[in-house]
Amino acid sequence: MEGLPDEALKQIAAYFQALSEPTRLQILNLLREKERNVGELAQLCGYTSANISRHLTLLTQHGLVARESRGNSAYYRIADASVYQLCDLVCGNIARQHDRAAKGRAMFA
Amino acid sequence: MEGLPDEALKQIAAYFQALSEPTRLQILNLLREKERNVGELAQLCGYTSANISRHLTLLTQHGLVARESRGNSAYYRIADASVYQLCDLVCGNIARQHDRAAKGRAMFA
DNA sequence: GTATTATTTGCGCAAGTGGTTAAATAGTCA
DNA sequence: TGACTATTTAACCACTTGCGCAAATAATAC
Repeated sequence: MEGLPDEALKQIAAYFQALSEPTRLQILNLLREKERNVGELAQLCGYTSANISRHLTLLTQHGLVARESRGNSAYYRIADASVYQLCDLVCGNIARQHDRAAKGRAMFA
Repeated sequence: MEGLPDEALKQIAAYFQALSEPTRLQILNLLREKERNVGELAQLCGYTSANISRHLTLLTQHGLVARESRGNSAYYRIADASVYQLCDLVCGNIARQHDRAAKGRAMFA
């Protein structure tokens, strides 16, 4: 990530943005178990199919999930499992920050 | 990242959102080399100090950079070097996707 | 004290985002 | 063919976001 041109930064930012939405993370989380169609995901997330469909096309554009049409349903599955690695890293960072915050509060207890 | 509650997903999303902006990535990239104050960063990024200052407070809130006041300047440095690890992972994913896209185009050449 | 410089904050604006409903599209079945 | 179901797309709305300008705040120097 050293001397990256502007265009590269934009692409990286766009990738992170795809992951910066709780609903999309929930979708990825649900797809961890197995592939699912739009209706299932919509019901599990508690949103309309239209909304979930749009999230899915965005995730597809970034290569995070893959679409397969079967019957008159569209099944989506994880296309890039390294997403979970990313999330694990972030979880670790957040946990460390919580620890620091807890230590800070402890000084006044 | 398995059975994460909604609140956790929100926090992870917020963390990704902090990284989902080209200017903020550029700031992190510039801080890789050495700590810098707001004015320097503003000049290097080509934005106003006000704008950069706001980006920096956001990055600070997420524990990505740390602030130190010296003289009448505010110096910022990287607080969590694992950001670069995250970016490297993402770069890899984007590169793979470009490869796939290139392979796809090659089929029609 | 005043003057100067650096940073932060308040405000407004243009653009983007996530959500809905309704219409358009695609596939299955009789 | 037509009826039915699933998915995608269009149109719209409320809300957020990134930016600049200007005012407020903080620290230094005179």
